[in-house]
Amino acid sequence: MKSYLDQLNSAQLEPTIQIEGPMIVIAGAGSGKTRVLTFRIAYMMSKGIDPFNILALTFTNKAAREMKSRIAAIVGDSEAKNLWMGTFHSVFAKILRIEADRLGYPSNFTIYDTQDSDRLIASIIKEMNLDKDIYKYKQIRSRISSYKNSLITVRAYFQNPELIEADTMARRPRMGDIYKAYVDRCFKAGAMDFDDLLLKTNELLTRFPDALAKYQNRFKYILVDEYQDTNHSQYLIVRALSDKFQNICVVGDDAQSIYAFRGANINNILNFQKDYDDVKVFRLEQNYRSTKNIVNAANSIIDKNQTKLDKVVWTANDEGAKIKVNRSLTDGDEGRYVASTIFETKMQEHVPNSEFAVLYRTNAQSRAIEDALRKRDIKYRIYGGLSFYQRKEIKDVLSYLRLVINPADEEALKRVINFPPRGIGQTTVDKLVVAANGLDRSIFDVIKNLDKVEIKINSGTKARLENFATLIESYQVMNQNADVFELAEHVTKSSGLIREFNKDGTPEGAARMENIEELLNGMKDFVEGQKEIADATGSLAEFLEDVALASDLDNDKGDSDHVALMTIHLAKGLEFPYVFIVGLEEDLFPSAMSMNTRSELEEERRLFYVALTRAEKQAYLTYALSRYRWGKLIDAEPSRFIEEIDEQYLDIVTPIEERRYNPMLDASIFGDVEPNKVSPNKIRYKPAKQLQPKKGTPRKTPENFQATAPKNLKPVSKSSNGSANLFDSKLAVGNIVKHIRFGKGEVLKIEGSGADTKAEIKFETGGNKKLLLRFAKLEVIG
DNA sequence: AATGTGGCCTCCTCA
DNA sequence: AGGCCACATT
Repeated sequence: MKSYLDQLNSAQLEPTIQIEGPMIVIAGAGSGKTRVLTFRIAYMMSKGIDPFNILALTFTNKAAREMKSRIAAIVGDSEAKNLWMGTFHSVFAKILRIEADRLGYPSNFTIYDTQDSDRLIASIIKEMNLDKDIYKYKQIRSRISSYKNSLITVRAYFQNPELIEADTMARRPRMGDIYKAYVDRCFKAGAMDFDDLLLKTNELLTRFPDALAKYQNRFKYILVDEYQDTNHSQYLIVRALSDKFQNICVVGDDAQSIYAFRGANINNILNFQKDYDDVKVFRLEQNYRSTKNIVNAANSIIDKNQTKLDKVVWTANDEGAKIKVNRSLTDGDEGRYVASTIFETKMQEHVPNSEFAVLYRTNAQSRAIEDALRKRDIKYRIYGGLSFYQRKEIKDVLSYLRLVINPADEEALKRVINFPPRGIGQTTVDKLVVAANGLDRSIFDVIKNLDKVEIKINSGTKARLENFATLIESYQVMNQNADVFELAEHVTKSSGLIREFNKDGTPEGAARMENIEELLNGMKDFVEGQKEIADATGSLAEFLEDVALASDLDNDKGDSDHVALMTIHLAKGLEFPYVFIVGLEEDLFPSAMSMNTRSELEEERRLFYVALTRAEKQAYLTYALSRYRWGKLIDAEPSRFIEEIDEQYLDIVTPIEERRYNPMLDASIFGDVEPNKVSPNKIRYKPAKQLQPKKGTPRKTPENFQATAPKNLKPVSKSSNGSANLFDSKLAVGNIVKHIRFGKGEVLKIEGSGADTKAEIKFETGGNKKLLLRFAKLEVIG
């Protein structure tokens, strides 16, 4: 029985066997906090605490699942099943369904995702005839989200002159009205957004003392993981629930607080000791994950932050290899560097793909990495980004199913009422929305009562609307007997979705069909899996809730060997032997939007700290000198974070990529110019997109390619000063230009026109070089 | 009301 | 570069 506790060091053991009272565990990266949490719960149960009385809030559902199975391995399956374990959102969604009627909600309420919220806000702005350039729906949504996370309800908003003043100053005086309309429409649709799940829980606990007492008594012991990332709303829930018994254990690392953008408040962890009496403080400072080099390098970064708790992470592990820093010319080269390094490491070390992760700041960066990995035939998986459940075709199927559970769901209805097209156009939908708003009813209600409603719709449309309602109702009937898979399969066929996606035979349509198939397979798994869980019903409602609250990570079955590609945010809590952190450039990482204040920059730095501490054996930092952003190649500078690392931990790699001759990017050279001493014969050429090989000639040198003019090529202007208009940028004699490889140069002469324009440019590094401008990435800098 | 096309905006991070 | 929306056409 005691054996599992022997696996802990003394610093880990102390918090593990401390059960009563408020306590905080400040756990450095890789210090074994998951182990402490799981063992602590197992220990509590071995001491006779009923698992029904334990609530453990984790950051992802995957983490909850893993912890649960580890606990089950110690205490047995049947006991572990009774634990309440999950994310804030999923745990409180369950409670809200039980208590929904107190708040005036149906227990089958829909959960709106960000996309649903965006669409609703956009349509409200349109209905209110507001300027969409001032009232940008994404900004509005994030305002509303931060109100909700600070527990500022619509009523509180209108009672707060400062908020109204702030929004008025931001040229958005109608902000409050939009907020009200949004909340009303969600309520009427029987829908809660992500923030509502927390806000409404707070409402439940404050408005209904008996509900508060019920859950306080139920959750006598509360554990919160990743406490540094809780927002105010979550903080209040934890406080309220733990108020009676004060058995609250929070675990976190202030150095890994990276969710300020969604309201996370680092002060929650910094001030924990002030919130409760006699708080016991534990520190886990020994890192078991990474080499000395990585741990020390990470420490040297986080040292630059002012706001932090006192803590020194150290490790007894080996010195390890230095962190490799690589410079590339472009994001494409960066990808190729990553791919070839993975390839070579696999060859030399005989390690599987799953030991590698590529981490980036923004999802858009995955493209270049993906392309390079695919060319090398290295299996990879992208986590996050446009997640599976957000894809159009998947959301279409799910929208039909959402209507089955909750026909009032406005966003689901608007999505599929005319998709596939069934003759119900925008005008009709607009009329329905107006009528529904006027009557304070749902749109579905209005459709069901067209005769009793004042609405101008012709008889043909009327019939089509009624058919749609009947279709949904037929699904509702079927749902009473069929399982999720059977129903969904029927829906995709009878709604015409499958026909719609199959009809044009395009690759996109085929890809959508594949996704739908994958969704159906997932449903089959769900139905099978649910049979084994005692209190699960396998119902459609349950499936939809899982889907709404599942992160991309949660869906990883870990059954294939692939390189992981994800944002750093998503990588929190994970570890990999080999980690690439790519795109270490100013304005990208740190993000251009997060450099205005010290606290924003410190959060970026924490993010970098999180990224680096994911690595066990080897970390790679890469940056590119120029990168495609918004379709344009722009210059980049190395991130300040690279300089912030103590040099003794770094190994600056010679950038061989830079010498590679790449016709995709370079100008074609003619005449006797030698590109950077590299003999073209030794270089493999690939035809660029816009280059067609001449008939009958081998693909060898740039001269052998005949160009077809790019589609977007603008005609050369015939101005007297000899300026040329190419690739949207004006080039004139006398200009100082910058070339990606040859550096700065002065334009001496321009001749020819259109696709045949040639320019003579004198570069600083060499003599005169004649360039065929069509393929040159030139930037005018003076 | 469906279909086709050009312009515009965006790509910060997540449950 | 790609997705979405507004506008034009049938």
